Amino acid sequence: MIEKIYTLLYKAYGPQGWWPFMNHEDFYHISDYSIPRNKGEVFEVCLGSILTQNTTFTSVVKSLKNLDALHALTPQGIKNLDVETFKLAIKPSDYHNQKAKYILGFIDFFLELQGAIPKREKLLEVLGIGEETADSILLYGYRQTEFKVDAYTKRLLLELGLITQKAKYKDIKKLMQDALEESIEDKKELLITYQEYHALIVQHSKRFYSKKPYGAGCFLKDALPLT
DNA sequence: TTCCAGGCAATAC
DNA sequence: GTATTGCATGGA
Repeated sequence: MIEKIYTLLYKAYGPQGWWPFMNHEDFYHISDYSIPRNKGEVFEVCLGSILTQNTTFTSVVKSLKNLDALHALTPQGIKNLDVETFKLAIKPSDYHNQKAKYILGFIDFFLELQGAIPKREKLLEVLGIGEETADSILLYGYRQTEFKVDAYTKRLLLELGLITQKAKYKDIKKLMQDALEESIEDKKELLITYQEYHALIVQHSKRFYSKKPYGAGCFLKDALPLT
């Protein structure tokens, strides 16, 4: 069933090429799964993952462009900014006081890594990094096979009858990973599928699972035998 | 006007 | 462990 949903979404929307970088025209890698290409892109994924918490990505792009204009799209660049200037730059992404604190704390963690891949449990110790943000950073920033679950994922699976309202983050993540791991043996293909799957869910859900009643017009409901 | 945004942490039971 | 609330604001 999980595979079937993926096939249908991919057929409908095509490859998404996530992560969506700030400047899509220059950096958006449709069908190019070599991202991130450098430390700058890794950091941009981390930054975006925190900024997008409970916010639309278009507002995140505004914040990233503000930072870029301040030559502050790097850890040190942000640290060098006046804190109020930094808050103002990320204001379009909302919760700017909280997120400024989160990002400054994350930067210290990021610098200590010295390029190493962070452990998930260590990421979760950073203030402001919860399960979804950790998986977002690992999946898109460090190419680790960690499925990213979000509100859309739960909404969609709930509507399709594959989970109950009680399902927690780790339950949903396990459901997705178990199904995909079983059907996809190639490690790289599995990673790409995780990256594409989440992106496709977002693409689909922005249309059919943003407004109530959730799922109205969703073609997956007709294509799949409801359990 | 109301509802919602690709969550997380703190607090209260 | 689960439920609730504050964080902030623009856009549909």
